[in-house]
Amino acid sequence: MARRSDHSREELHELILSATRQLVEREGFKALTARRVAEAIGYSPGTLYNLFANQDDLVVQVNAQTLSMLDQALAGVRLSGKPEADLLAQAMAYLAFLDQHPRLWELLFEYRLGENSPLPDWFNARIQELLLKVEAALAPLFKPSENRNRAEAALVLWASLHGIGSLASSGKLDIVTTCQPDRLVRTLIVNFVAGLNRSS
Amino acid sequence: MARRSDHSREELHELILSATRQLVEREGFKALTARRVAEAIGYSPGTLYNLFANQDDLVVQVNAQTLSMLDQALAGVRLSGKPEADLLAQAMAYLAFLDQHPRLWELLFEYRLGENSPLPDWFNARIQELLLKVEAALAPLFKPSENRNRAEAALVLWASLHGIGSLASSGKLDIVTTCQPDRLVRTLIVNFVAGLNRSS
DNA sequence: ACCTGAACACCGTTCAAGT
DNA sequence: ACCTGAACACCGTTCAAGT
Repeated sequence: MARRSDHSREELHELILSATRQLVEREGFKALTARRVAEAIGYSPGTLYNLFANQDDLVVQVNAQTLSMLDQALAGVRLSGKPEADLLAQAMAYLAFLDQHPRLWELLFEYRLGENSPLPDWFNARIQELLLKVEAALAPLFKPSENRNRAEAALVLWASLHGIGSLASSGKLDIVTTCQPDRLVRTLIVNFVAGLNRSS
Repeated sequence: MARRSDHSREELHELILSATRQLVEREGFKALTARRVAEAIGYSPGTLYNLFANQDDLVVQVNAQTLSMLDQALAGVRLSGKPEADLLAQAMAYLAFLDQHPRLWELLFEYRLGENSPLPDWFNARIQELLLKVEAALAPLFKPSENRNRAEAALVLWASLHGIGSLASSGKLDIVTTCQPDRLVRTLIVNFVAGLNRSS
């Protein structure tokens, strides 16, 4: 009916993103709905489609912000040069983030995009940046010529950490209530690093 | 309108389960819909609700069958008593299963049940059975008194394997196309087992 | 007793029509 | 130019009414 222009295009963009983030943080991504986001900001559902291609696009853009938050959490870990200690510190920062923002973590890693919404390239690039931080912690264990192996080790740790987080957050690991994720992560890192040490 | 009784209650139950499985295997769980399952078997949507509490219940029962298939795949691995070789064989069986039934694996581990559909106890018990197989392969590395540590190590491996599978299947690991899941799993197991060896 | 199919309360997304 | 809101084509789930 109207041009309201209560907000500039940029303001509206940010308004939608933050309403989406709040909705997900409060109720999980199953409650995420274009209509509910529109209601939260006082616009009609159609308005979202002026600024975002579709719901997947909206999710990806929220996830980009979450990725930045996770990156900052890891950037807060100062490396000592002792791989085991540094990797443990990074892993604990990761788990702390998961604990503080479980719903955003789920939106980032468990929300399935549709077939027609492949992850944009910059998204993979951002994950690569995170992996570089893990590689930096691993560096003392590898000769410079072994950067291939170092990258592989970082990927293994990243994926394993992801698996522990994923099973814990989906409740599919509650069988063993005695095992805190922290303990599992410690067991993983201590033994994996020891294995790497042996071969060098 | 009618009692058709084209099928007994048991037949209908199985009919619905297998139609669901086929739909998921062909199109992934995003295409799973009560109406499409009903259409596939030639009944009305309401009929599903005579046999299943809701869609989550249907999914859980399909997942139970998938869990059995996965269990059989792992049961096919004969243990030699050499932990590294046995764990590698189990992991490869797991990855082969994932490769053969990627959509069923996703339904099992990535489909999110609603808040009101907690995993039934027997489901967790079934996962425990799978973990026991991993523990059996790990057994030579632990004293009998260390069964706690053995269980923890099995859980870590299980979760890590899950993480690699999860990132691979969601396309969030395609960054490193050169790294096959097999390679990552091998790196994980070789180093983790070496680490366990060192401490014993 | 069993199954239907219409109904209810929702979805994502589009787009002609308003200001 | 911008936003609306009705419309389209779907959902899961229920339940009175039929056979």
